[in-house]
Amino acid sequence: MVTINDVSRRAGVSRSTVSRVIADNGYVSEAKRKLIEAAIAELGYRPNTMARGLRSNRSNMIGGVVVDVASPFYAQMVGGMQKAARAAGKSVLIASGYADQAEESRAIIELIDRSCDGLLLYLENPIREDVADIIRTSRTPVVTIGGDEYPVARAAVRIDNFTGALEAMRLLLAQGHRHIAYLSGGLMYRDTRDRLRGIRAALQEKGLTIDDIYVEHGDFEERFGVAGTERLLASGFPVTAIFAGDDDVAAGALLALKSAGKRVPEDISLMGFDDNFHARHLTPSLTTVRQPVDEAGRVAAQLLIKILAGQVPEQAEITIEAPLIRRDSVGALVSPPGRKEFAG
Amino acid sequence: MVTINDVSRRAGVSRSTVSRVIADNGYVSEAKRKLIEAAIAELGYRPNTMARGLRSNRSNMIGGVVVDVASPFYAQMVGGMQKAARAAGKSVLIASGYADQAEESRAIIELIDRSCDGLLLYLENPIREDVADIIRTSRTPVVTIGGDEYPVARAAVRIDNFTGALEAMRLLLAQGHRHIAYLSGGLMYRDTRDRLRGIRAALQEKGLTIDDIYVEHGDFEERFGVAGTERLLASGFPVTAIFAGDDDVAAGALLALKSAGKRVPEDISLMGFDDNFHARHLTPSLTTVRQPVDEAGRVAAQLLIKILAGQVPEQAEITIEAPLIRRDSVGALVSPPGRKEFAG
DNA sequence: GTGAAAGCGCTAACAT
DNA sequence: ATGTTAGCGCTTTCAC
Repeated sequence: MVTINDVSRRAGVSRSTVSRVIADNGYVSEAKRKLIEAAIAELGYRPNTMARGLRSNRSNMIGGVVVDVASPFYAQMVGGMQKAARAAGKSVLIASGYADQAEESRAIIELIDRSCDGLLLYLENPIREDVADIIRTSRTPVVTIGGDEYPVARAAVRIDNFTGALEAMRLLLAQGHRHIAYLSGGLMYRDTRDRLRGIRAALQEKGLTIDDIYVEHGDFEERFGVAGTERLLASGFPVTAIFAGDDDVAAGALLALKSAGKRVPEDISLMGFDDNFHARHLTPSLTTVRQPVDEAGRVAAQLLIKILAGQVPEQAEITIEAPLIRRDSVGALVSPPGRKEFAG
Repeated sequence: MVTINDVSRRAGVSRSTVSRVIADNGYVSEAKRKLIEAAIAELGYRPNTMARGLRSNRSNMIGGVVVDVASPFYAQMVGGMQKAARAAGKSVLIASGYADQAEESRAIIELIDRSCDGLLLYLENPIREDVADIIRTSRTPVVTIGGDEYPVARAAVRIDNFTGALEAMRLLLAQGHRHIAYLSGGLMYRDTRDRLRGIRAALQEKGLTIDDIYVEHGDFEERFGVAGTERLLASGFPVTAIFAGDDDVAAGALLALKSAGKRVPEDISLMGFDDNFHARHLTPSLTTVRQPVDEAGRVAAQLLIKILAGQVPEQAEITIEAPLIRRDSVGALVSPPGRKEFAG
């Protein structure tokens, strides 16, 4: 292994000078710099990150916690983080928190112990107090994505779930739907609560309340879409539009609707959330709300990088729009002849 | 920051003894172990990974290179790696190679420089000779996934693209299709070449050759599926079945077929490859070949972990089956009355 | 502008 | 079974 000593000998200078050239700080004469750079190239020297990190207490590594890298949603987010990090010459170390507080705590501590310079956190649970202490003690800057106001965060990036759900619900209402079912995610998620606020706001504009629609809480899984829709159809509620918790749930709902012989959107309209890859490929293509997750990851990483560089971001809270994507699964309500529209 | 010195003082022993307890090697009396563990707990001591890594030249970190973490396909693979790594108390540092040799080289070098104990490589290009040298010099064990025989690899995991494509093609042929189009990936990919071999083998069983079918090479993108299918339909080739390079290409092909007014599978059958999430949700649901990528990632990581533990895996080459998943997009060829089946 | 010296926190020979 | 010792490769005062 070639070390800084080899380079300094080869170039006929001290290690300190070589170090200055590598870190590109401090004064070095042009002549010596050339000499050193030549020696580095000839020897193929690459600094030892461990030694460097031990001494300087910096790793050039950013830590990221997401729910699960294996899921397309978070994978995109990680992709955004990586892009921004790489542009700044940093790497991203990813740990999955699996929406479990103990796992999330473990993930955070692991990243700190690996000397990550800063943390990007997408959590599903509040930060445990002992973990918050570790973050504070290590003075690791944290940027949260989509999270509640963690006391430890220096900045936060959010996707505007409220407005996204508001617009989605407005569309359903504008299309004449009044018997709407919301197959919601769990209330423990901030996203769910934000979306419910948006739904309520849209309902209020029409003089309605949340009690005027059908709401069931489940998880963000396709099978909940199937089961929830089956229960909904069995309930007797004269549903004309289903708002699914996300596109996976919508895919499940669509499956259940088809096997029940319901046409979408002629009999029942369907709204998703996320705009996954498959949203465009469902038949009919899914009207949904796009969550620009990769952008969220990128913006969060950029914020963190700024903070790491000692700058104070002019905006510590950034909200990213979640635009409504109109496709074919939502249609206008047409009263079939003889049907009593507002009965039931 | 609490160091090993603090622990040793608190427990009234030397640093070495503390170190032995942490690493769980060497002899330590039960009494002192208890004392030391108590001190560790009281002080909340967590070893400094940098110092540890510098000294021991091990990081407990596995490096993984995939084409792009942001894509669902590789995200699943990374998920598999993480699962296996975590079970062994290791972390995974991921770098994307973007199917570009320079990027792949950069990724590998970065992971080595970050002192990864071993590497999991899914590459799209041969390893550059200078990079192979770096791998050898650093003596970093490498396990490849889906790769050509890299000279540096200690073990390799592959998905059986040959048999997968063979079975897929057999199905199309068994259903009576003879005018088949293959919207292939590029020949620079090993996967593509393996699949073509499978296709040839299936054709040969029927006394046919690759020249009897329509082949176009493109990339694994939806838009290639659209454009390739449009060209195919315009070509006058009396196609009855399309075998798409992967499910994304199939999704594009389906779009193009629908806008051309073709019914699937009544007019034209469609076969995919990968079994992405959306394969089930296309209409009709896509008959395809499943690539168990998460399993590939997991198995590769397990192999590497074994090698890192000094064991020699009984099998240095593991092939994972790629089973045919029969759904609704492939149907039997029915000669329309008066149609000359084998003309054209 | 450059070099000498000290030491980051830990492990692993070696000695006892 | 435990302690002593000597660094791992690098950065960073501090002199000059």
